[in-house]
Amino acid sequence: MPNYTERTHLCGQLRTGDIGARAVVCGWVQRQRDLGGLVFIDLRDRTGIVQCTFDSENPLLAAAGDIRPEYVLCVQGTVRERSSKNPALPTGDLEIDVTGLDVLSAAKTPPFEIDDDTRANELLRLEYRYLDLRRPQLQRILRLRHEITQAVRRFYSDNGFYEVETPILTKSTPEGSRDYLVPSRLHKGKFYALPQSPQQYKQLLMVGGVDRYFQIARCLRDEDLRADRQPDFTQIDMEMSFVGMEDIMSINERMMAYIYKKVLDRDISLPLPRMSYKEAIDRFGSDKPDLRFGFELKDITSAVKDSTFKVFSEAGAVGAINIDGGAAKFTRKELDSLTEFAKGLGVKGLAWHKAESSSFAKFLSEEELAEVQRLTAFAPGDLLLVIADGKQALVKSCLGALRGECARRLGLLDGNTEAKFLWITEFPMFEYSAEEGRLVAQHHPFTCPLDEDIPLLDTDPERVRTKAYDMVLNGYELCSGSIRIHDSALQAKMFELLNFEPEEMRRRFGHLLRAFEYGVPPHGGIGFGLDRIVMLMAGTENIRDVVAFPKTQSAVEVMMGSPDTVDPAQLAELGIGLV
RNA sequence: GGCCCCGUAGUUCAGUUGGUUAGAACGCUAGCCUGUCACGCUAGAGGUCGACGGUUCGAGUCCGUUCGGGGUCGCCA
Repeated sequence: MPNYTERTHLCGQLRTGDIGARAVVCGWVQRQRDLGGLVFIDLRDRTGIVQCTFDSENPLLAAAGDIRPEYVLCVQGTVRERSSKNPALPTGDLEIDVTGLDVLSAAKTPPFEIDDDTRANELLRLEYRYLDLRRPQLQRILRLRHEITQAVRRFYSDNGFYEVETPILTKSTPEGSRDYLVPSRLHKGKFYALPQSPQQYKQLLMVGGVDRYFQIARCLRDEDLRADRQPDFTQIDMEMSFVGMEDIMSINERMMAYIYKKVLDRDISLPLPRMSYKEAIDRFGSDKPDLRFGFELKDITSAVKDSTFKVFSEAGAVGAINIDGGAAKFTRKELDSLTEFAKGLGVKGLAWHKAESSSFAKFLSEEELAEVQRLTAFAPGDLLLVIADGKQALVKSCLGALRGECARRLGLLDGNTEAKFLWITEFPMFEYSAEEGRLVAQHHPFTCPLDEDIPLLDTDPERVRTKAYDMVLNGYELCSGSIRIHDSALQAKMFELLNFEPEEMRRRFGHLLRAFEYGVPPHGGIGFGLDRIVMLMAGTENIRDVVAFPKTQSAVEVMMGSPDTVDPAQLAELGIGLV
């Protein structure tokens, strides 16, 4: 029998209580220190590091001298107390006095050092992801992710939900993101689509009487990437029948509190605060506000509408945020940089005001300036940032982005582990798409309108609000859900308002509409972005840190090298020719 | 598709106004070393300055194009 099958301990878990015990440990060489007549090897596995020592009279001393970093070893020996301890290590009071050494696998010198202090470029680490994964930080995150998914499964299961898998090969649907397509060999010229989400299947499960469903579901969207967006990502997806908004919000905020308690041992107080979409936009310029800091938006249009300063008076919408206490931090140079930041968001410029200097005070009357300062609760030491534009929505979104940027530059977010959860509710049903020249669903076309707004469908559809809800944490949208329409007349009206051709509608959604004709329970659900949850719980700002094998911003997986060309024979078999 | 930032030994970086043979640290190789833990000491190897083109007597440095990476807007129901 090989020694490694008789492993007795994990490297990082040895403690002084194990002193005197025989130990067989396996792992990778973190570092080898050859002092001549004495050799130390730090052996690492996923639990940590233990020092293995070869004394001067040890017959294995010469062999130990040949060991290089990242060799895979099986070390046998006796746990003993160290003569000089290392308080920086959990195993620092002990070492293994080695009596047996097997090199299970030699290793080339890695292209970068396997260490959390590594400053190696991320692209290089992605090419050798299997080496990067050996780092304690990524090991910790993979474990955290595992614990979160286990807690999610436990929670829903305990609450009567069935875990059901839905197909990966499915059908392309319009509205929504670009699909990844998969050609069919058996049906040449036809394509499957990979699911953007299990949305329609989970609604069909409700028609199928499943009542309560959840799934840790892979979702795929062929869209551009971001720091918090991968083309394939994981959603905690759930749906339930015979419930209203309150039921779904309640069970899901309890789920979130459960995993925070279970995984991080942190208490989230329930119920979570709520805010309407309109209030979030008006006060924070975002439908996913970060409530860890203030700097709320103030509308100062009325204060400057009669001003001789045309930039303000002719803009149509003028808004401000008060960065309280920010005057000193934001020097002229910083303000120029903030102006560039704002221009990047589509506005023409950024006006600012401090007690001691101002980009616009000289253009306003004393009364106008006083009114601006009153509306923004301005005090000496504060910094006002002002945006004027013809588009009210742009003024708000730009100020919303600025308040986040200022908080970041002021260091308000550094090491800030506060968890500011809230629900955003009362989303508008439609928004006008200038590009398409028609109304489009803001959420998706199955979202149920608020009962009191249904009459507005005929008169003023843009004012219709929905039974949709997003959970937001520290500026990130964690989930999005809604009560679905279960009335076929209402659903037909919705498609009509969205200007769907009846024929196209039948072709794309016919299966769902037909199912709904055979008895559909009132139902609703939600989908959480698992990757974002792990990101936030792990305290990182990059989704690539929480995915085992992530893709770069151009959607390339550099280790395997996907996407890649395929054999012409494979294409021929699929009946596909490349243009 | 737009905008911004980055690209120099294996790795992380420095490189002055465009000027001699492109440097440092870590890593690597060899030798020495009995309590290290970022071990130490000595010596050594290691470069298509992302690529292509241009300006110039001369380009890592200036200009253009392009490739790759990152951030962001559009996009992501």
